[in-house]
Amino acid sequence: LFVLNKLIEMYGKVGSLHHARLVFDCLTQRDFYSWAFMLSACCRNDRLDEARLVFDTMPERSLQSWNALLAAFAQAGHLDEAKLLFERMPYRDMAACNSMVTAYAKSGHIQEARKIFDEMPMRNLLSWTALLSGYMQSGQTLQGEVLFQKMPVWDLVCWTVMLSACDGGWSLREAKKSFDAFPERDLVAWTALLTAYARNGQLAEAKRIFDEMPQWSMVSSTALLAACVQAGKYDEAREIFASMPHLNVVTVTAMFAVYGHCGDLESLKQAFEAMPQRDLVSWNAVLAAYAHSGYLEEAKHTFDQMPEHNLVSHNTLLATYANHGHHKNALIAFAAMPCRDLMSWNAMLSAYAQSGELDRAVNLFQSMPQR
RNA sequence: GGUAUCGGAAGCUGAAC
Repeated sequence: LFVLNKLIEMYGKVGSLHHARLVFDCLTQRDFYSWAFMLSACCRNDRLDEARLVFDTMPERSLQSWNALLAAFAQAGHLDEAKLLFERMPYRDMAACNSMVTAYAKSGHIQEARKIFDEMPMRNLLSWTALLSGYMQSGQTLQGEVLFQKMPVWDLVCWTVMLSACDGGWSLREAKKSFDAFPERDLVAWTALLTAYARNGQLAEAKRIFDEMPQWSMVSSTALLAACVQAGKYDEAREIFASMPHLNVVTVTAMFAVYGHCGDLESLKQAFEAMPQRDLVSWNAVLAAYAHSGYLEEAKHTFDQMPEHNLVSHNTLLATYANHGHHKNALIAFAAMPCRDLMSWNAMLSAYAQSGELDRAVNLFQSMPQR
């Protein structure tokens, strides 16, 4: 049983949940560790529904079982479920609180995250970093900076958090210096540095970082590809794409922008059809690709085909009509939105402006919640 | 049963004026 449990653990760790499940189902007897490793396997592979099922079926649960499920909810941004679980926990240790900080931070509820953080009896570096990440990712970089200064110690991870949110505030030169000062630098940090240069318009530097990295992964290659895309080097992007041995959703999605900008509808369609899995971001990217190449009907068709929409989907469609001066369609899209941000309002304004409907533009402007 | 549980990296919308 010990060996079989280890097998479940191993399969879970390498990402073949299916095999873990197979072994688990074959067991005639299961002990605490069989269940624990199975739960962990589901959590690691983002199978939350399955994890929940395992958790509910387990004959006994330790604090770590609670924490594992809680962490999975937190990382996926399922705030409500995380909250519920947290409240029902028999004990809450530091790891549980850290996960809760993450859960709030990931869903943009920084105040709540801060509250948990402040009320913790003890904190470790992970608590600080979780909150820091919340500030930085939600764009409250000043607050983040303050927190960063207050931290008792810094490590590579919190440095990466700062770097990946920096757009100019943190000087890249300084960042690189401290990067070089770290004795051990992992792939995550290398990739973050690459992306930071790319965001800053320094493609050459980004490439140099890529060459300097001790090893590559699909993520780092995709980061390089994205760097080329954002610099408008579409041919180079194609080359990198062609040379990649394996692809995933993110990589293919990054290429949609290339096809869109080149007006290469054939490749776009083909790549999209061939995708084994699609998520909301990839749907949005196709939509945007059609929009950029001026295929309004295709864009609308894509929008209607999508299994779900978010703010980005709506904004993309709206901007498509706006940029082509179709203020009537734009208004329909605008009215259909469940929620709007500043970008949506601006797009609608520009739709009116482009079609010379100044009265309507002024009216709209005056009804804006915030200008 | 000695890392079973907590923090960080890649892809989608505001082109230019």
